[in-house]
Amino acid sequence: MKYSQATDYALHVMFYLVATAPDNPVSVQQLAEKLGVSQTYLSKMLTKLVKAGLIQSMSGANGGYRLRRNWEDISFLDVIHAIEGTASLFECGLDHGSECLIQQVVTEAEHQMEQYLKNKKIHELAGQFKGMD
Amino acid sequence: MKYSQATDYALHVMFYLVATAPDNPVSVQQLAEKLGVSQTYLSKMLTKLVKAGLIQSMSGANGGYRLRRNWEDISFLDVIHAIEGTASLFECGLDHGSECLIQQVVTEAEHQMEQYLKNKKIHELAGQFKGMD
DNA sequence: GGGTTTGTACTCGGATAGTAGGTGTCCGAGTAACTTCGG
DNA sequence: CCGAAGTTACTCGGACACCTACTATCCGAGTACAAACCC
Repeated sequence: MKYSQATDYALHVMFYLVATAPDNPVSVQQLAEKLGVSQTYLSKMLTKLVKAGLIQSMSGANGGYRLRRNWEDISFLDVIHAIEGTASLFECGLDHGSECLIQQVVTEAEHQMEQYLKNKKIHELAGQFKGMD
Repeated sequence: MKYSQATDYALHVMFYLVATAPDNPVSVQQLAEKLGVSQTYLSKMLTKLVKAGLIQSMSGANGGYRLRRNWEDISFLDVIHAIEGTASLFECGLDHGSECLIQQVVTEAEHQMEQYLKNKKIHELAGQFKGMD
């Protein structure tokens, strides 16, 4: 059980955008260069972030990706959900008639973690992130 | 990101042992039948639980798996760690010189969840679990 | 009847295989800004 | 000088390949207990 590397990339991209360029669009090429990742793969995640409404894309020359208006509210959980999906991380596959107690406990534990990630806004920590290297 | 099905099985096995047979060894065959899972696959997880010190195996005739002495202290986290391993669920793969803030936040969130799972003992909930069907 | 052999019911561990999902690449299509060129 | 056509620099999305981990099965080996057997 591990968060995918894609989530790692996505979080760093969001940090970078918030810290250095909240208004200007940045091309995939620049982002990939900063992170040391391939452009083509990174673009997959950016597409997911767009679909989740966290950033917006500007196509054409001088285009790229830019934060949306409400970027100051974006939390860690938002980014993680955008990449990993919102499915519960545990689902009881056995068919004992009643509701599964185990399911309930693990789901509640997951909720604890999500609550923490929901309260951590990218904006709050991005200040210490300038430069990124 | 999801807990493996193996964790699901392992938790149910532990519940079953605690609820119905804290002292007597139970064979893989019986456990697999109760859960509706194949014996051979289930035995893999039982091996992990043994190595983690949660249960013990009694080989030979009338053998099987049995809880260890301190079974009343076993928590959800113990079982999950036995199956999934204890590795952190997030590791920053990028080499920006300084310590990764993102890493710290996600690790702390994970810690929140683990704390919850650590405080939930199998023993406490197993009473409501008799029958299991 | 006591000790040895055989049989049985288990666990243990390695080898193997199918499948799903994460990772990564390639390429064609679409779009917006900029440049060029004809009138 | 102005507008239309072409060029450039981007994003977008699908198709594809690779690799790892999870899921699952099979089988031979080892082990403890019980029954049978031999002297």
